[in-house]
Amino acid sequence: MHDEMASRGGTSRKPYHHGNLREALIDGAIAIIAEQDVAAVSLRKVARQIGVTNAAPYHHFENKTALLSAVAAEGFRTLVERGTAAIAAGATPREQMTALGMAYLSNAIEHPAHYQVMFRSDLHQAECEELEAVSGDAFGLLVGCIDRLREELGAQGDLLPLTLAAWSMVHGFATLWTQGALEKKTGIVDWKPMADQVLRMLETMVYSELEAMRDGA
Amino acid sequence: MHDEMASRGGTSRKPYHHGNLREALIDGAIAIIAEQDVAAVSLRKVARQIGVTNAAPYHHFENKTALLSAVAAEGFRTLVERGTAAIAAGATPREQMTALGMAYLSNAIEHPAHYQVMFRSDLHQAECEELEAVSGDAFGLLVGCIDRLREELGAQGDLLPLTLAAWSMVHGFATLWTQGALEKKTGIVDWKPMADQVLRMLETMVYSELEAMRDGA
DNA sequence: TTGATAACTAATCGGTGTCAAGATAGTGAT
DNA sequence: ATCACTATCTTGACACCGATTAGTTATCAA
Repeated sequence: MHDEMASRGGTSRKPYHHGNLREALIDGAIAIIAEQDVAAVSLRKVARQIGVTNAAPYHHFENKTALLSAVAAEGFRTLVERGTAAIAAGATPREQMTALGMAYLSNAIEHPAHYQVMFRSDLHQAECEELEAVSGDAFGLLVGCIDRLREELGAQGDLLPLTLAAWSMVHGFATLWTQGALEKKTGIVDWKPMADQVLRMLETMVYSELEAMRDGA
Repeated sequence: MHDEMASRGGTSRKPYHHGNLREALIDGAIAIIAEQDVAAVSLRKVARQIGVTNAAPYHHFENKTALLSAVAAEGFRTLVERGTAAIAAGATPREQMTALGMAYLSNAIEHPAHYQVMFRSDLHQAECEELEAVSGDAFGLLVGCIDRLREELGAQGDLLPLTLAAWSMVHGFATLWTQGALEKKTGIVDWKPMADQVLRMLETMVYSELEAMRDGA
């Protein structure tokens, strides 16, 4: 972009312009979220760590919710990446759906605080187009999976209720786990075996529902 | 407890002691949550509305998370009430489970902000026994429902994965809806028909899983 | 070189959670 | 009835936060 050591020849001084503050703010916020919590994120703290003053972030984000919306969007972007890769690696529609579910759960549970930012709408800016677009892409992955299954089974009808049921199940498991509710209630420390079971039940649910949509009304 | 107009004979003056500040704080917080949001709750505001000063709440709650834990516990208490009533009204184990699910969703969607407080562990005090007890009671309702179904079908084995899958599905739907994600993604404004469909699929999932636990493996 | 504009600083406002020290009211023993 | 004791509430403060305003500095285009 531009030479960061342009001013005050010779010795290295902080340049007046950061050069890439917007992305630095997003990365800084993500770092704090990963190490601590969303609650630990303040615009002042992020700015301080980067080395700019309180008001600097406001030249790149309208307010705190705008920054967190960008953080959430970034989370959805990696979710879409991982989900797309998982689907690409699956041979059959069935394998693809289960792989997508596992990618969803892995992503959520490996980055629990970031995952919460993605779904805490009170942290988001109203009508953030970037966020809506990329979260829509993520939803599209699931819609695609279920539609391929429908095609495979020759079913027809409205897939929306089934899609929402599937999303609810996976999202609910991720939410309960990242909040510590499941661990506290069951004493289980390893989420993966339980997730395998849940995804297996999801499979049977989707199949029996689609089969019912093939045969009768 | 004691006469609230004891001091300064005749005209009504504010008594130095509130008399029931603890419950007033909880009610005040719940009121703000119902009308606005958890984010709108501050100890100072609640105290102000009641007519006491900033520091007064600290004689009844260790900190803000302690107050919100009490609010969350109150939410679980009414959930247990409604859930118990729903189960009592159901004739068969099947009806009971669906009624419990609908009670869960109704309670969540009618009081979305309060519902979030119940499950936002970052708002809770660590190791709040009251909260853990009453949320455990709520979980017990679901465990009981599924165990009655197991008995009806003569199945045997570990019910935990199935229980978690059921909870995940209902909780996920409630979470997605109260965050506005479903409404935004689908354009649906009335949650009830969709909830009926989801609960119907939950039924079939639970039944097919329990039947598998009766026959083989 | 010169504006114009984007990026940043300095200073400030109202609000928050939390704490320490002091004032007041109720309670129980004598 | 008096006295000490304790729970309750107030006053005043600290550090932090989101956000705004006005001013400063760098960059870039003409």
